[in-house]
Amino acid sequence: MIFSSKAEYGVRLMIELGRQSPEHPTSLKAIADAEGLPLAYLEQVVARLRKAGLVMSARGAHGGYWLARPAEDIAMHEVVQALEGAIAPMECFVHDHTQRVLCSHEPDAGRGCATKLLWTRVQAGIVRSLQTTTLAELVEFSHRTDRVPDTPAGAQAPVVSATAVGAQAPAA
Amino acid sequence: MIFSSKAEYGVRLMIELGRQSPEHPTSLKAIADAEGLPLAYLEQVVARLRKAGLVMSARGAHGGYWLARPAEDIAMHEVVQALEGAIAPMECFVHDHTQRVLCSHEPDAGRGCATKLLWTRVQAGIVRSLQTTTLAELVEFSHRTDRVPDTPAGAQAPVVSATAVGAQAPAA
DNA sequence: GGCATAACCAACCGCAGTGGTAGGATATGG
DNA sequence: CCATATCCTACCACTGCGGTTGGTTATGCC
Repeated sequence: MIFSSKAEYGVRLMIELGRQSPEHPTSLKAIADAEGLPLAYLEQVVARLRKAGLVMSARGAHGGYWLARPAEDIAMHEVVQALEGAIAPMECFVHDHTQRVLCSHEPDAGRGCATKLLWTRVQAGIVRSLQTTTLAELVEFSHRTDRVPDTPAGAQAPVVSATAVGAQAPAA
Repeated sequence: MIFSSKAEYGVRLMIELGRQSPEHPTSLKAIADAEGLPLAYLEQVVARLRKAGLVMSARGAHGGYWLARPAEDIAMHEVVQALEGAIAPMECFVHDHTQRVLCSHEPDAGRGCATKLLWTRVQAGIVRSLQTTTLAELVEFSHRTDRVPDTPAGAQAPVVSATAVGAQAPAA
């Protein structure tokens, strides 16, 4: 598995916050009940999102969390990176401060390892897919799926499903 | 980290086999010495490649391993899948026999989880990058890097590096 | 003020997988 | 017969993951 459940829970949490209006904060307990997730564990997850500046919080009674920015301006790359750390396909991939991706073994500049070429392509594929998906898309998708329980299979999901789910599941 | 060292070692092993002519088999010990990897662990790695039909073997003295097919016909997706198992971004992704990708939780067909949309895109990005890279490309890349130790930085790596390394490191 | 609510924080813990080792059995060429 | 080398099974230390426990602090409401 590529991502841990921290990413799964955190993304669901962000979607849940995106479904709420940012006027009144949403408590973690409400999200935990809605998604069936352990509250104490969600605290650790949301702490990462808060430290990354993706959500804001208010303490005390009627406190809770809300999105720091509109969902349209949040790329899922930021969310996943906050939850999982740097997206690196392999141990030897380290990021320096210039955002370049290096390979730590074979420190001599002569013979660079050829695997780097492969892992770099994989990483680029992941990052591209995460950067071109916004939180707003997922929120809209969740609205659509819980609004239409029976699937007309033709009139529904015109843009999102055609480029995403359809790419992997040709005949759903 | 997305892939374990099994993938790293296995890919290096495949590249090493691609550099040799398939006439005489290459022993694991020679590969272990060339790459600085533990021999006993390489045995477990190569066993997966053999069971996947990617390499063939001969026992006894002067035995060893060679590619079952020319490197041009081996997509890295097969190699990585043999080494790491099914490429799934998240625990809940299970493949049935029709190659479709499903989500195991929320078994009621009504409210499908919106995270599925994201993970499906990520998986598609990974699979695409792995399927469009052949072993022959990596072998050629390794030939180029150990032949040209000093990098002219402009005349070199015209096609491969432009689409792969250049996508992640804009100003290398 | 007091109490319920709810964010925040820091340990702790069982479990599974990773990375590797140990020791052998089997096959083959010289 | 022996060196080489594949093949196979079991074992093991360590790490990270998923989750729990038990608090402390801050805030709204009666």
